[in-house]
Amino acid sequence: MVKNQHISLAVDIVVFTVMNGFLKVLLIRRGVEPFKGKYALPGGFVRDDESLEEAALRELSEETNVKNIFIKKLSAYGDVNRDPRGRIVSVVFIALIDSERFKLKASTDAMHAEWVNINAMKSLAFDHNTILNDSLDELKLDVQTTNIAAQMLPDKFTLSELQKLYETILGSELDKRNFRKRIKTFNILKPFNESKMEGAHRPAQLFSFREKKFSSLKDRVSILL
Amino acid sequence: MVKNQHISLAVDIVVFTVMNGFLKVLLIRRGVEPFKGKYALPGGFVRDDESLEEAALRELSEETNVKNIFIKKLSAYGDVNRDPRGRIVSVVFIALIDSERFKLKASTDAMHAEWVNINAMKSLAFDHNTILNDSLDELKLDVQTTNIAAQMLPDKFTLSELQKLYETILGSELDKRNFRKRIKTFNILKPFNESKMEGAHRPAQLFSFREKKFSSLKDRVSILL
DNA sequence: CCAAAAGTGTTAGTGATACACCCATGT
DNA sequence: ACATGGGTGTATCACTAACACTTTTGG
Repeated sequence: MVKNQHISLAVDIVVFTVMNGFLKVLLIRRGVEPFKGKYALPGGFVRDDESLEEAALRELSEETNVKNIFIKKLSAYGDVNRDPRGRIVSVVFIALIDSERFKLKASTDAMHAEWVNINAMKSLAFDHNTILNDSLDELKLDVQTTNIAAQMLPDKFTLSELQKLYETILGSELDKRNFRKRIKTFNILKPFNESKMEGAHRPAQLFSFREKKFSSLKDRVSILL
Repeated sequence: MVKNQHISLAVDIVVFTVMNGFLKVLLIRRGVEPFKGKYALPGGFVRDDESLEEAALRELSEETNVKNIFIKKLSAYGDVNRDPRGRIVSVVFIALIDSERFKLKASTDAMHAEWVNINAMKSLAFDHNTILNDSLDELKLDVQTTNIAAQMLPDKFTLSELQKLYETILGSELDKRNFRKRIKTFNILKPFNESKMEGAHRPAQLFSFREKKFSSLKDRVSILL
């Protein structure tokens, strides 16, 4: 079956989180050439006996000890010279995580995984800037058309926390009343009688997503028709 | 760079066209095992020195002699057992073509390329039913959010032809006056003074897309916000 | 009683939908 | 003159966008 092909297959994962009101991506600082010292997306080679999803989760776990998170396949990148070491085609996954749920161990591994602010993005190794830009577009689209935001929040959260998440990802401010109205019309949240008391102000009601599983908000996306 | 990997990389192409009011896909009838006799998407192995896009266009040209068409990368499919011959990961492209621009040579090649009606779809080889369904979803989304329809029409066309194309792809009827209004507001068409005379009725004005190049209709897709 | 975030409705404007008749041509 | 598809406008409805004050708590 191998037909004299000399192409290696890898996966790369773009892990997004929101921390302290900033959208961040998980990057690895490269310790070896090529691109030594530069930041790169976590990733690695796919094994013969694992699916692409399994490879993505395994690499993430190995390189950053981030586990059990939501991933979504994005696309494949295969320009001939995207990697100076040889012909490597990479399948890219987007991953989302609640930053509270997982704290990076400071410097457990030599890989130096770090959360990097999306607005302060440097030049990355390989074609990872392209991949990151594409992923960010996809994230912004998904957050508006699916319940993907559920993956970045704890089980229970307040409407203000949800709104803040949307604002951070989209990079724009939203009207509080209109936001709540629209969320209500989609009926994707389940209210609790509990409140979150925090700080010197009125406590906020807690909600959770009815479906934590990734799903579209509407059947029909209609811009033109 | 090869790290003992035994994964082969292929491309598959889902070519859509609209003929006689039906949405069709270009399929190959398999002449060899596995899945001998079944329909499959055109595709093949990527060469070491060509990009994924180049591989897709080359395979299409070799297997179906369809050339110079629009392709768009969709995703990658990599389940471990998707191909009984071994571990093969496939990058999938969607392609669109104006059926008038290209007539399949009846049986030039042994591959038997055929246009198959999307509504009469049989069970395909490999995981090609899954791929086809995903592609169809993507096509329906794209036709509503981008100018992708330009790829399936001749340079000049009438508004009725355009509307028919949308109706065929979306599988639903559209209101003539509302359709024209909306198309106008997007300002994506360039009118000509020429008319198309055909049949015993009033001639129709001809239009073309201002941008034939693939582009989004709106910056902001907002369903939720 | 002050500060701080939670919570809540109305109005105006814009875009979507529904709908029916006249026009230009070939036969 | 008739059959065929081309071309056009209006009224209603639904959704979006803009906007400000009261409530509940902790300090």
